[in-house]
Amino acid sequence: MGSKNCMNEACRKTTSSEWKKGWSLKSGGFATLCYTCGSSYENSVFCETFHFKESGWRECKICGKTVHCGCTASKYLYEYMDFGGISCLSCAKHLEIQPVQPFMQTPGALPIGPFMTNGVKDVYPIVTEHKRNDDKFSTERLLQLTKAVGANDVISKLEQLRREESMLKTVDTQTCVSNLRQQCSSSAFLKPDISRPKQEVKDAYESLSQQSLNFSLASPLGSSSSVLPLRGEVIEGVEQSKSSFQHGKTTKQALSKPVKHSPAASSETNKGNIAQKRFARPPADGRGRTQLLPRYWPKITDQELQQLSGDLKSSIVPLFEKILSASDAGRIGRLVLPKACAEAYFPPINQSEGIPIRIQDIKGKQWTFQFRFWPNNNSRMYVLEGVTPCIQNMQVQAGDIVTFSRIDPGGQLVIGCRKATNNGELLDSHATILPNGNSPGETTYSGITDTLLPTGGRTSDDSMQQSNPVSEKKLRNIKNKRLLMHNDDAVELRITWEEAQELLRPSPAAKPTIVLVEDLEFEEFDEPPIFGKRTIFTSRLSGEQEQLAQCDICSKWRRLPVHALLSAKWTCSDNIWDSNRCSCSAADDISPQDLEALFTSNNEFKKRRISDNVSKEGEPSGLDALATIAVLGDNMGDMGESSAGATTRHPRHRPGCSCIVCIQPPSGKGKHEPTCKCNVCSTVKRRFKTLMMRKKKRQSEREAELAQEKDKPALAKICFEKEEEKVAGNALLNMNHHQENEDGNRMHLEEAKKGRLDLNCDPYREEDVIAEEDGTSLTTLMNVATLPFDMFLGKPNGWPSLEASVSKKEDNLDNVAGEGAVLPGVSGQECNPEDE
DNA sequence: ATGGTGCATGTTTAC
DNA sequence: TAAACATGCACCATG
Repeated sequence: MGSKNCMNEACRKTTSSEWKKGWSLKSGGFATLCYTCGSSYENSVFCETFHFKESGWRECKICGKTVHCGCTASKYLYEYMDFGGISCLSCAKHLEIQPVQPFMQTPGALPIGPFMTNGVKDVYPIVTEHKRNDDKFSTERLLQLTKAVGANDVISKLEQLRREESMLKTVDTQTCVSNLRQQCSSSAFLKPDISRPKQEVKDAYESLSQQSLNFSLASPLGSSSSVLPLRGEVIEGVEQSKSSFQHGKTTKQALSKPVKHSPAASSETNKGNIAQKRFARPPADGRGRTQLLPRYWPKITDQELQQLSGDLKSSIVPLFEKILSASDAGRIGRLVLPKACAEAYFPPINQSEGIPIRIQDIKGKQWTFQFRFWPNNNSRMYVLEGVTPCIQNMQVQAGDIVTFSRIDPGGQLVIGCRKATNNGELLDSHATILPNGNSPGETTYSGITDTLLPTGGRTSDDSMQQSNPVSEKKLRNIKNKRLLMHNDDAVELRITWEEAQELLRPSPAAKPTIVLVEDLEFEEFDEPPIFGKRTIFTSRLSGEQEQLAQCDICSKWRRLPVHALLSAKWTCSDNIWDSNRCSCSAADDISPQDLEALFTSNNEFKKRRISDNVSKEGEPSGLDALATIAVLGDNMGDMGESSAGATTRHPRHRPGCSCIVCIQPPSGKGKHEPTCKCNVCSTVKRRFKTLMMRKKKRQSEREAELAQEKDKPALAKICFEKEEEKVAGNALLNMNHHQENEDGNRMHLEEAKKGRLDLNCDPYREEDVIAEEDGTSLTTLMNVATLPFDMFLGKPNGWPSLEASVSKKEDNLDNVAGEGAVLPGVSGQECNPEDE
């Protein structure tokens, strides 16, 4: 409507905030009230707009009639009854209000906006958009309005204006109106078209309504899909109207979001007007009904309403509806009621414990819930308790919609439901025709209807997977981050850092430094690694290790050597290891049966791991997961052995621990053979060799330096030794208070080299070292060698240069003989036995 | 250990 | 920015 002047000459207030659209009418329209002077502009059929006064008085703003219940209760103690009656909630006295003459315009009030009138007793289509949308009109919409009004002299001007404007560009209302008024007199614009009969005007609006819908369907960027209500009609697509106005605010916004239009309307269009439109109905009368947010307005179709009324053999008054949140539909059995709805349609309660309330479902079954509230920030939070059986009975879940209606007379509350769909109500721009001819989002009012989906089933999670911004936005309410993180399926999104280790690949831009260790070439990178393609490790019956990778183009699986490192984007053409399988046209390397078995095994493994983690109080599995994956890979050929993935990590170690113990493949069952060439083992071995090489190099350099120092004064030599001791001391401090001396560490390393230390031994604890005298471990060498790997584990962001890191740790390594040297701040926090 | 209850708190939305 | 809302969580009862 835009900011508008009050037609009262004595007022003429223009600030839109001074206007209140607070008087919702039974007919579905609203009366607008100027808060400054009190003038009302309404489209009421019956007079039922009452102005509250203190002390229980109500005053009809139209007829001026005042009523009083006889008590001195506050203004909030009234409840609207149907058709003009009110009852005092305090004394229950029922007062009848006689309606004034229908079609009687408020005395002294003038219509607002581009109305069409047909004399005093005619209809007044009013603009009911939300305040925030008031200040923008598109030229297109103004044109439609004008066409509906039949102001032909304005239409041509508007069309010209529209041509002049860029397509779909929106203009400020005042600018537009100003333009219009420059081109034609405002009196002409508002001039009643007496020549057109009322029915014709109504038809024009209905036609406009359809045109608007078609327009929005045809033009995804269309800015006009609003439908202005006729008096006595329900307001169609309030949200839609709202949305279109929001879109109309800026082109950018319109571009970024698909235009929202009624899904039912879409379905209707698609189905040739078979289905009813699903639109938001203004709330039924009740306390505070004018405060109900449109999202709670019932969106039942006339057809559904008829059917429901027929089934229940009663007159049904839709009250409100709500999209079930996760907690609403959860096992806790508490359904949070919108505050305004609870206060409008449920009995008033003064005590927090509330009252039992009987609600029947659409099949007539009676349910008893506890209607109560919790104090919340000086307010109330209303809940229905004990809804779980009912929710389950209706087979609804988070994302679905529960509806509340009322049977009149009697006031019996009725609970119903409507299923959310993949592409239904929440997915306006992708409305589909369902096999049963129902529109998406059928309300289960009849007790027999339900949403039929081509896939035969759906969950709200399915809805989540729709990449539709509208549905995503709506579903944000019910699927927030917390819920996602606890969703089993979403666990797949929670790629843990240890899983990520599988994916580490050298940066393509990074040039490795080739070093030779025992005649073997090793690559060292200055750049941090990148993530590569995820693969599955398995072994053939022959025992040969291999990995499976899926082509990003054809999705076929290819067998690759176990050492193959793939970039994140990998296709068959990158299969340099098999010339017969380097094309997408080549057949799958693995049969569907084998693949299924593989995935089954892999999923079971994941489930076990998740379960294992949960059972350990959410404890991340550390690199043992990586090792376990490798173990699993080893056993993939033998499904019966896949359970070897379970580890026996030392209980001392904390969640996230990446210490020398925790990162190891398990000892005992499932441990890797010395000849194992799996990813983990090969990486660990490589790292170890690199370290040993560097250590030897450093040692020889120092020996050389010492040799040079021989000839220097003894004092200098002492100073050097002192300095070296200091470095060693610092290194030990960095080992998280581990107090092993240098000799001890060296000894430990020697033991490790001999393969005599158990993985579950903390090399820094004397008792463990002693206890492990008899222990054997084939992977002790790996233990020693995992230092640089730890750097990645502990530093997911801003990884240090590996080269630099190795150098930085060099002194430490020298002093502690490379044992379990871990980054300060990583192991120190996560695995400090002394903290326990 | 498990589940229910009531409140607190973080997030979203309307104004 | 405040209200509304969704949900986490401490506390308690029960088995």
